Amino acid sequence: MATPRSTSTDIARLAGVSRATVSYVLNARKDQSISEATRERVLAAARQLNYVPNAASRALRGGLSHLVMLINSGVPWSTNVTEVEDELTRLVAQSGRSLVVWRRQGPDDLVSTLANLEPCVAISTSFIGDDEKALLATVKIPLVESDLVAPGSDIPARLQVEHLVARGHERLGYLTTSEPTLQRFATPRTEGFVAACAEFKLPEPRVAAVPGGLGVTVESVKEQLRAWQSEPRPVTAVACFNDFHAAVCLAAATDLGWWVPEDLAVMGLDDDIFAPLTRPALTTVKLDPHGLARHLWATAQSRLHEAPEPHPYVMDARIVERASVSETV
Amino acid sequence: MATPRSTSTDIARLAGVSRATVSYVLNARKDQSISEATRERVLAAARQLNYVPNAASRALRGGLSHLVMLINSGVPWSTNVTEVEDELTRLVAQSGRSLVVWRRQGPDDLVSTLANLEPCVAISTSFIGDDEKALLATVKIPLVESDLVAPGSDIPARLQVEHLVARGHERLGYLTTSEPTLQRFATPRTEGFVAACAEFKLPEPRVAAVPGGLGVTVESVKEQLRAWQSEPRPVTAVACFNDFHAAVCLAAATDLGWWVPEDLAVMGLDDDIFAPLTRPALTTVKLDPHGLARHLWATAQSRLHEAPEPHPYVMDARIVERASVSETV
DNA sequence: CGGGGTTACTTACACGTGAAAGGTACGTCC
DNA sequence: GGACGTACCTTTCACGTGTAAGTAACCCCG
Repeated sequence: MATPRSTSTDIARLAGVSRATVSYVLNARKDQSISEATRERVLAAARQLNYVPNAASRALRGGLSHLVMLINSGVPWSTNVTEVEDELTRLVAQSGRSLVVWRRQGPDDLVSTLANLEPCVAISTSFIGDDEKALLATVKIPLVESDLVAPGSDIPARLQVEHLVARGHERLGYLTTSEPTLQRFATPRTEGFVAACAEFKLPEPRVAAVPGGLGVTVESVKEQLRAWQSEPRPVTAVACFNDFHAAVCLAAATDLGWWVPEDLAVMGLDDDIFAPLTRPALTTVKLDPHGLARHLWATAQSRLHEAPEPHPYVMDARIVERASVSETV
Repeated sequence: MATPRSTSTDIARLAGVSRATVSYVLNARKDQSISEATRERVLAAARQLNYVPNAASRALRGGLSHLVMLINSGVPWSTNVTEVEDELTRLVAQSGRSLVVWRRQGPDDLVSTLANLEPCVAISTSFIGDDEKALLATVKIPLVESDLVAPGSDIPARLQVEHLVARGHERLGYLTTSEPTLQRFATPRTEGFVAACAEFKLPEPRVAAVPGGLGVTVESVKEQLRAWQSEPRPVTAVACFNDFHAAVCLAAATDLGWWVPEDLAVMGLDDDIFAPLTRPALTTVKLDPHGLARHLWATAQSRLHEAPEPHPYVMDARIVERASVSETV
């Protein structure tokens, strides 16, 4: 505990060479010629001393840290988010860097975190305010924003329509969130849903936004379902912003004494961890978090001038059929 | 983009003072006397240049970074984990440091991540191998391990027994996981469950371990339930390692055509996000992630010699009654 | 008037690393 | 035999910060 970490100076002393030689050996520089004998001696000394280079001085010297920051606010309950994190962690590690994820609490924390962390690039899958973007710009840290908002982010919602139409539904409801930080994902999905309905020549769908992420209550959704039911031509299927909303919807329908999918079909989005466990099991849309992660990292690398800018991300999505939408109406 | 970050030298030049003066002003050192006029000038210059101190050089100079690393492997689906993360993020931020969470993939990645990150302390809520502990020791980074394994980690399981007994159940089943990395939590809970049954003079409970985290299948649990049912004196209530297992159990019972809680009571643990949404809604045990986070941070601070070692953590847990266990049998 | 203390700074060094520039011994070529 | 290249290593600097030590001006008091 009292003895400090060993440094390259210690290695140099032990191997009987200069510190520069140590640096050349450990970084395997091929424009420097080092005799095999000293190379071995240096490596042996490094092993013996359990040498791990000091990150701070390396970052100071090189101008850039080897850290990639993933900004992740809210949405603690989606499997997709952790899958993106895991895949990104793997990809970033391959470049010798490390991915760390930071769970943002307030907007103020970002300043001090950036000062403490000093990542070479920041990636965000969630909402980032303009002032925060400005902050990142002043400290010269490139920001990669999730392209979920790009062309293609309406695809999952369109798939929901497509599937419900194929199952014979015409009168559709769409249950989304009014949470401000989720509008980035919610808005294009809602628009895609409405547009797809129009393209299929369906009557205009009913759209309802219930308050935020975890704040959705079964009661409020029950009320909404009842309202839709009491219309002259009631909706026969409800598609949801995500699986959590769908689970609430399922619970609400059950509490109303309706049978799913007979009285009402329910469709989710995300193929979250609990989707196969609801009864009836949730028919949903699976996205491709790994593909997204790859695209985010490719974009980040292009910002680091290590790679060309990748093609725009095209969302990959597919239906996962379970039991909450019947085979045919 | 081309212009580099502004440094304290820039501020010194702009304010017409030496760099040392800048440092004294910005760090508000009270053992140095600085005239109000220059103080203002320096602060104005810093503001004007959007100065943010360089983390690398600060860490290099001070010997310690301002980063706290939370090692988080597996268990992507528990709300408790993210709640611990969020509370820790808040607490750590109050000390001027930043918490970053690292999702460990393989055991090898730890070396390079430590080299890149160089946290002043590491906190782990999950399983850490001995070799990894050794590694942390060689780089002199203190490790704080979650005390869930300490006295008190059997409490949630004992609470499950207590509650089921109060509801008139005698013949109990316990459904746990065989996932190796979760045994740290699983073993004390199972032992607590069995011990509590003995203390209540119940017949010895049936214990089954199904394969790990997300690998639990409804089929395997169905089989287990059927086996328990076919015994001469079938179990009337099943307590589970966590809410996910409980959700699987609920689905299995439903698929078998049994009514919950009439035919079989099911009890979870964690009060996870989907617990209120299952039908019947899940009766479960809520832990205290915020309390755990506070304890972890207090321990970490004591390792940083800023605070005395806290008292051992006593798990806080309470029953959350919903509908998967009936009022009385 | 001069010694001692205070105020308000500046100069100089250290942290650990990467790497350019410099140096030395040895062989080679004309 | 001296110019030149090459293999191998060392000396030296720079990165941006915190801070101990030094300094110059000023004031107070006997």
